[in-house]
Order: sequence, then C-alpha cells, then structure tokens
Amino acid sequence: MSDEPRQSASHRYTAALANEIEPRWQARWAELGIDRQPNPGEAGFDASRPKFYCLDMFPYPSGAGLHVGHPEGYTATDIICRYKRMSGFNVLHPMGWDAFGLPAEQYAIQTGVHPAITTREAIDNFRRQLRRFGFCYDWSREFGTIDEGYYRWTQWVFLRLYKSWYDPEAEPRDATVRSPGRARPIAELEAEFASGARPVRFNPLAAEVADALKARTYESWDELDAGARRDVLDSYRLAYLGEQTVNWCPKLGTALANEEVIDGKSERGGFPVFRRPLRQWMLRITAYGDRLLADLEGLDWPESTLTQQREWIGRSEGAEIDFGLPEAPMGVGAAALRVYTTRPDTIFGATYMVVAPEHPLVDAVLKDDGAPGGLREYVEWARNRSDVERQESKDKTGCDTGLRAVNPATGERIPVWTSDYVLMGYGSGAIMAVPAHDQRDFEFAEKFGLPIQDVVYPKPLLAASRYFKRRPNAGEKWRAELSDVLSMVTSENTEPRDFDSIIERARVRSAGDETAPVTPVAEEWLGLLDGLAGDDAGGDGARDVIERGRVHRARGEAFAGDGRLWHSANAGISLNGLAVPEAKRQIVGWLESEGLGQKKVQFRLRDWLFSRQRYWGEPFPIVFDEAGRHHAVSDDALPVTLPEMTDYTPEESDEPKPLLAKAGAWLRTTAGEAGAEGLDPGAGVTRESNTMPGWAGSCWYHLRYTDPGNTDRLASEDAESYWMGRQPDRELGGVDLYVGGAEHAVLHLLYARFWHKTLFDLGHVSTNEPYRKLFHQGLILSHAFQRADKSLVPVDQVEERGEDEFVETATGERVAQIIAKMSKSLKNVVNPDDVIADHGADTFRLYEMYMGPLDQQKPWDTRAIEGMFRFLRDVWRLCIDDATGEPRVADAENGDLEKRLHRTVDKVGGDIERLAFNTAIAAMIEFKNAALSKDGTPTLTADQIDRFVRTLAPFAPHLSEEIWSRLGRFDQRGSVHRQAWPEVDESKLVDDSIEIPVQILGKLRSKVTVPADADKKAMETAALADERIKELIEGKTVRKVIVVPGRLVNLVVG
RNA sequence: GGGCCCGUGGCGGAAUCGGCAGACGCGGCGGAUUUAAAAUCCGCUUCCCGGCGACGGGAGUGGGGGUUCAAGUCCCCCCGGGCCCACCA
Repeated sequence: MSDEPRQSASHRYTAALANEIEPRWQARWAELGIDRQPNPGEAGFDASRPKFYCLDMFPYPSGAGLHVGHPEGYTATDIICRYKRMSGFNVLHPMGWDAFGLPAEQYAIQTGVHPAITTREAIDNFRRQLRRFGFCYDWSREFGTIDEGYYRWTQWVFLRLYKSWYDPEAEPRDATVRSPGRARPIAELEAEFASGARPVRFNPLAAEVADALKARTYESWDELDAGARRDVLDSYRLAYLGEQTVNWCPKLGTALANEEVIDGKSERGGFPVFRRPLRQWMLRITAYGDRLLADLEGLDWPESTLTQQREWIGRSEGAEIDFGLPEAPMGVGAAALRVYTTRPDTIFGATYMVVAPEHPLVDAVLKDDGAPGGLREYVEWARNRSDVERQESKDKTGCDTGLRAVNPATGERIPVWTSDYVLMGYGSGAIMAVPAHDQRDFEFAEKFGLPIQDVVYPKPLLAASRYFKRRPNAGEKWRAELSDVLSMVTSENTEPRDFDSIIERARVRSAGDETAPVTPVAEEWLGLLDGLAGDDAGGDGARDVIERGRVHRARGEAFAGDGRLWHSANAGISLNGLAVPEAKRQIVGWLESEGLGQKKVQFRLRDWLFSRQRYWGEPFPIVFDEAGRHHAVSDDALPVTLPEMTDYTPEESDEPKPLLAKAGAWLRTTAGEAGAEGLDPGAGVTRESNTMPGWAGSCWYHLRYTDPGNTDRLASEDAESYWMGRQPDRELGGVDLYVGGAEHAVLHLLYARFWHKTLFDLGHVSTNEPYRKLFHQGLILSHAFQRADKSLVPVDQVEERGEDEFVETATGERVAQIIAKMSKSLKNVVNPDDVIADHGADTFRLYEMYMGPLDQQKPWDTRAIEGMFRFLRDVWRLCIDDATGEPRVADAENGDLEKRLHRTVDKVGGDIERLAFNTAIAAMIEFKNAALSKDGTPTLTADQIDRFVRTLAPFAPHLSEEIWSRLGRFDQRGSVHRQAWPEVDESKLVDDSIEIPVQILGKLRSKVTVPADADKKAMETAALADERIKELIEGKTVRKVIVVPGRLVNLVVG
C-alpha cells in the first residue's frame, strides 16, 4: 500500500484532515477572540458600523445531547452572521441555555441527583457539541436561565408586573404601538386614588373580581381601610392571585397539563385526576390582548405564525345579553342570566339556554330543594371530566336545571340547561342556544328534543333567485344550467365566496349538454324560487322557502353562514329582511336602549397561569404575612434562591401542595430575612412555594445577551438601546433576525412579546416589539418503515431485499419505506458527533444547508452528505497542491473565470440575504466545476483564490481559513472571518451579447444571439432573420411580435 | 370540523417579478484507470417517437377548467400529503 503512487498525495482533503484542522482553528479563533463583539463604550467597538442582532432560540440542554435539528437553524444564522460581519456590521450573535424544566426534575426524582448537577452536565455537553461546529457565537455572553445572576432579573421582571397595572387610557410611549393603553406603576394608581383624581373602584378588567364588587364605586380612598385598599389595588396588578380550574392529581401532588391527563387519569401512574379550582399566580396578559393583536401588523414574520397568534388571541366582537329569570327559586339570587354571543341577530331563534357545569347558577339551584333529579349527578360527572375526555367524545351531554328564562326578543319562556360543551372560562360561561344556526346547539337540540327555530335565510338562494330573475325567458338550457347552480348551492354547506364563479361553473358544465336533465332537487328549488322571485325581503314566497326549504336541517346541519333574517319580529323590533351585519347593529341598538345588553369585545386568550408546584424553576420573590397577604421581596434582596433538597418526590395530598412546601426552614422565615418590603423585619412570613413555569426564562433572554454581566440592571441602557434599538431605515426595532422552530409559534412568542411590551411601557427597554423578523427552520426528518397496518417498525428490525424492497426481520413481512420524524423508538436518530467524525463539521454544515429551503421539512439522506464532502475536497484540490500542500496559483487571470467569480460572489451574497443557502451552495459548486481544470494545472490566481475563499468562508469556516492561511493571507491580514466580503464589479455581471429564445405561439423554436442592450426593434429583426424561424413562418402571417428586452421574442402567427 | 402550507425526473431540489422547466447534488448507466475491487477521472441520465449520428418532432410540473402572446408560477373546482388549532358561543 505504501508504494501506491497516489499515496504521495498526502495533502488531500479527507475526513481525517478535516478533523485535524477544524479543532485547531477553533482553538486559535478562541485564543484570538475573533468572535468577541464589544458593546458600545468598550475597547474595540466601532461606532461607525450598523448593528445586526441575530438570535437563535436557545436550546433546552437535554441529557440526550444535540439533535441534527439544532445545527440546522444554528448553521443558517452562523452563515448570515459571518456574512453580515464581512459586510460591515457589528453583529450580536449569542447563545445560552433554557435550563429550568421538567425533564431534569423527573430525572432527579428517579435518581436523587440534584437537577443542577445533571443540567450543568448537559450544558457542558451541548456547549462542546456546538463549539465543534465552529459557530461564531460570542461565548463571552453565554448564560443559563438557571444562573443566579440571570434568574435574579427574571424575578425582578416579575416584580415589575406585580407592581404595575394596565391603564387603557394612557398615551402609548411611541407610534409603533397600534392600540391604546400602557402599563404604569401601581404607585401612580394609588396616588390618583388618594388624590381623588381617579374614581375609586375595583379593576373593571379583572376577570377574578366578582361583578357585584366591580359595579361599585367608592366615595373616597379614605373611606377604605388598609385591607380594602389592598384589595382594590391588588385587582389591578398585572401579576395577581386568582382562581383557575386545573387538573389536580392528589397521588402525584401536582397539577397536570391537559396533555398529561388521559381518560381522567394521570399519564404517569394512572392515578385519578380532578378538575379543581386553585388559587395561584396569574399574569394579566389579557390586558394586552388588543395590543398583542394590533402590533403583529408590521412584523416580518411567517404568515402562518401571525395567523396562529391572531387565532390564539381570538378577538371577537359580539354582545352581552341579559335573559331574565323571573321564576327563579329563592336562593338563586340572580334576576338575570348574562350570555355572550357573536350572533345577537339570531336571538329570535334562541330557544333554550345552556350554562357551564361550573356556573354559579348551577350551585345555587343545587342548594335548592326543588333541584331536578339527576342534575347533581350530571354536574359532578361533568366537573370531573378532563378536557382530554371532553375532546375525545364530542357527543353532547347535559341536564335541564329546571330554571326558565325569558328571551327578551320574543318574550318566550325558554329552558335553562347545563352542559359541558359550554366552558366556564369563556365569556360568562353561559350561552343562548340558537340551534338553527349553530352546529353545537343544533346537535344538542336534536339529542334532547329541544325546539329549533330558523331565522336566517341563506344568501346563495337569494343570489340564485336574482340570477333566475335576470333570465325570465329561461329555456331548457338555462333551466339545466340553473339546476346545476342549485345542486351546487344545495350540495355545499360552505357559503360560496363568489356567486359568479358558481354561475361560471354551471355554464361550463351545461355548455356541453343543452338537454341536461333537471334534477328533482333542482325542480323543487325552481319551484321555491318561483315563489321567491317576487320578493327578496319577504312575502309569501320567501315564507314558503323558510317553511319548506330546510335544506341544512335535512342534512343534519345548522346554517351558520351569512344571510338574511326572516321571522324575526315582535312588537319591539323587527329584523325581517335585513342582512346579518345590519341585523346585528339593530338588535344591539335595541338591547342597549332597553337596558338588556351591550356590545362586547371578547378574547379567547385567557390570563396566563404562572404557578407550578415544581422544584426546578424560578422561586417567586413573594412572601405572605400572617394575615395571608402577599408582599414583594425588595429588589435588593434578589435573587430568591432555591433551597437545597434531598427528596424531589411530590407529596401525596388532597390539597395542592407545591414541592417547596416541604422545605420548612426555607419556607417559614422573617420579613427581614426574606427582604420583604413594608413589613416589620421581625414579622414571621411564609414564602411563596410555587415556582415559575418553564417559559419565564425565555421571555426576556434576548435582552440579557446585550449586557449579560450587568449586576445593576437587566441590561445597561446603552447596550440595550444599541442592540435592540431602531435602525435608521426601519420603523420597528428589536432583534433583526430570530430563528427557531415553528413549535414556538404561539406560546413562547406570545409570552415574550407580553413581557417585552410591559418592560417597554415601564421604560426599561426601547422597543415595543422584541423580534422584528422571525424565521422558522423546517424539521429534519428521517426514514422509517411501516407495516401494512400502518404501525411503524424500528429501522434496525428491517432488512433490505433488493431494489426498494424491505422486510421486517422477525416476521419476513414486507414493509414500506416512509418519511417520519426522528425518534429514539424508531432508531432513526442521526447523531451529529458521528457525522462530524465521518466527514467533518464543514461538510455537515454544507449538507444541512444544501438539503433544501430552510423553512421546509426535509428527509435526512446519509448518502447525499458525500456530495458536499466531494465539493469541499474539490475546492481544496482547486486551491491546494495534493502533493506538497502548497497553494496552486495561476500566473495569469482567466477572463471567463473572473466573470464567473464576480457572478458567484453576487449570487451567493444575494442568496444569503434571502436565506436561500441551498442555491448559494449550488452557485459555488458551479464555479468550482468551471474552475477545476482537467489536467491539473492551476486555473485561479492568488487574488481569485483569495476572493473565492472569502465567499465560501461563511459556509465552511475551517476549510476556508486553512486555505486562506496556506495562501499566506492569515499572516498578512489575519483571519478570513475578519475580512470584507468580496466586491462585485457590476460590469462583470452582464455579457456583451446574450442568447435569447425565439418562440412561435409560445413554443421554443430557435435561439438567436443579440447584443445585451439590443432594443425591441433589433431583437425582432434578429429573430425574424433567423433561418429556422424563416422556415417555420414561411407562408404564414406574423400577426404580432412580443418582445421582452433581454429576455425573449414570441411570434404570434396565424 | 376549521385554518395554514405543500404536490416538479428514480430521489433531495432549481426556476427570486407571468418569459428557455428540470440548475446543483444524490442515485443509476456507460467508459477510462486497476490483476481485481474500492476510490478517482470522463461522458450520459424527464418521458415517448424518428434517426447510425449531429439532430428533429411530440408530451410533460397531482387532475380538470379559466385568464394570457406566454402559466410550475395568477384565478376557480377536485384529488393527495403535511403541520397547527379544535365544543371559544
């Protein structure tokens, strides 16, 4: 082997060489600090450069280590950051750890090892793996959310929420706020109450405060005692204690997320789970509902994410309506039942009402002796039913409460039922049921035999009638056409967006067959429409339709679409003949004038449940005095650290008991010891023993990176406003590019926006929105195998039998190869460490970027990695002599290659800007293919290698630096990663002459070469002079010539 | 059930603004080199028809229709796949 001639080529690019040069350069870069980015005011900061803040969603460091999905987004941002740095930007590109969380705690329960230990180990492993990729993070800014120096400020932000309220009338801080209102310190509210500048009352926006309390306005602040003042102020806080129904598992001693509850039992252990109201910390995110919605406008975010946020916020406009309860038994206590509806226009069709099983009215009825039989049993069953169960079975269940309400529009007495399809958490927990026009109400009414009353008449039929009227002399053909229209109208439950398109389709269908039969359905509808034709708004014809034409009902559906009202009249008001929007306006106006209801904006968004009964999270900076009142820990006393514990097993209990409640010595202390504000230092206090949820740390980490070591503030004003501030050319400030998975499209991004906005309102940060531009990388998938019954088989239990034939080893059964998510159980997870060992980090980076568009999901193909390795090997061979390891430099410049190089630089730069790394790499491969000589002679001058290597550097930083160094450039000018992006000579991008296609009737027939700047006339002349074209148009008339300068010529011949 | 996204060669994908469909890579086929294989290098590679060949003709971007001189791209309908939300009145 050793005498093999090619063996002398010992300087070839191999995996071994990659694994030698990569760590070597990583160490050298760290030593030189080339990825350090100084802050304003620090040595080495260049104020003349614009800034670029590029943020990756920081990982949760799991024990399993890095997944191939992590480096996908990280490589993309790395390329952009390196490119931006070369293009003259100050680049902030940090990395850290989202390290509080459940998995570490679960592991601690099993092993007794403190979560901090396992988490620190996982962080060290993640850091090692990330560094091996050569990412240009400024590691001097690294932190974890579990660092005391970090979560101290998480607690500090919580206290800002605790000490603030939302003033809907306050002037926004700047014009980027698109909806009124702003958070203000609660001290200002107190001062306004005390001075009489503001009427003293409970917070009208507080969901946790009873309506009766909210209705009252107090004479003066002095009238109230200290306790009452606290109650009033507490109702305004953005962080407050409120009741929320949760899934409570006594055996596990914790509340569970809905996903952790299956069939009413805990996922772990199978213990029973109960829905239980629990008093805990809530954040008043609903106060920001309008702003979180309105400020989405103007963000450069994926449309799908914007949509998801809008839907999650779920703003709807409707009305609150009071239904009288004249015969309610004593003890029910309410004279009216309040409902929320988005369709007040359908009130004439409200034939019964439904309240949630948790509704106070139900409890009131149950206290009464006259409660109907079975009600108690139903309510108990329903209240203990988990959300998961409710979702699994959508069969309607319910029970009559025996109460009767009065429909204010019709004056009729209607029954009040209870059912779990009405949720206590939305609106007022009660609805007016309109079974004719709401699918859920319809199903309920069908099941329990409740009356159904139509009041809205579908518009397509009105449109069809107009169409019919336009053709009074309709013959067979038109009848056929109309029958098609009608069959479409009646066969589709969706409202056609455009009636003309239906007509168009009908015309197309019937065009081929003039005698198309008139179907029985169409016949019926033609009859109905005949009756209707005389009067759109009403009359006997329309009434006939209403009575006979209950098409939707016949199909087992309620008609929920837009349309016109009918049968909607009493002595007080008539909605007959009105379209839905107008009918809504009229009925709400009438209700308001009668004092029976008013317009109401409702959000789907609920306040954020912020307490967890867990250990491994941020402790609340809150203590309770002996009277049970909460008090803030002062800013100076932060952080409140977690107590050491030896046993992480939750306590079995009937009452919710957080894990920290076991830490007796920590739990019970004095106000002085805890640093509590406004209490006698000797007073005994109990610490809040819940911890914050995993989301807390990720709500503001983008701010900390700007100044991670600051001990006085969450970040200095200078650093924060420089990195997060507005750019001269942009309306919005914030992070310039935020890249991460689409799984965070709602919760993380909504929570972070909320915190950021509060900090903005209070003057702690300089922008209204945290993330100006957002991008989601697509999932990286893998192969898996599927049996005929669709069950999946791990890849190690399958063998290949020839072309595309796979069988399960154990059974010999044939299985299909499919694309699936990587998962441990399928044994198809790719380990980044292995890929780097086999090919090097540069190849790995290139491969992941070459797989396809960054935002699409793509299957991992181990074989295709080879292609990227070959590319890098060829680049190496292009620049470095295999035998000597010296650079291969041509003396004279090849003009064609020079042109290509300029185009490549231009294309790659543009592609990076639009995150199209796959095509950028393709362009570089093309250049390599053109430049690589067949005979082994050098083709590129030193200057050309210099520029090409700079172009490749953001993608393959190690190989580029090595070639750069062997070219002598490192010694002369320092690292390739601190060089400028190669300049593009515009004149090199255009050719003198270009080949343009000549089409005849849109079909390519020939090509002609014309000067690049040829005008229309010249192009036309050249095209018509072409031999082939002349031949083809021989004897035909050229009717028209389409010339697109620089692109093509198209001849229209006839 | 609702919303969003996506369907292009054997495979991943390209076509950035309605203007030459299939760039680039993988795989495959043929050849060179080799005692041989691997590796490497060179060539071909959407399909169909004709031609020894240069080449010529036709079809073609899930299916059907429309707009246009021109459609992968825009509009309508249908089919298939994926993701998210899901009793929110």
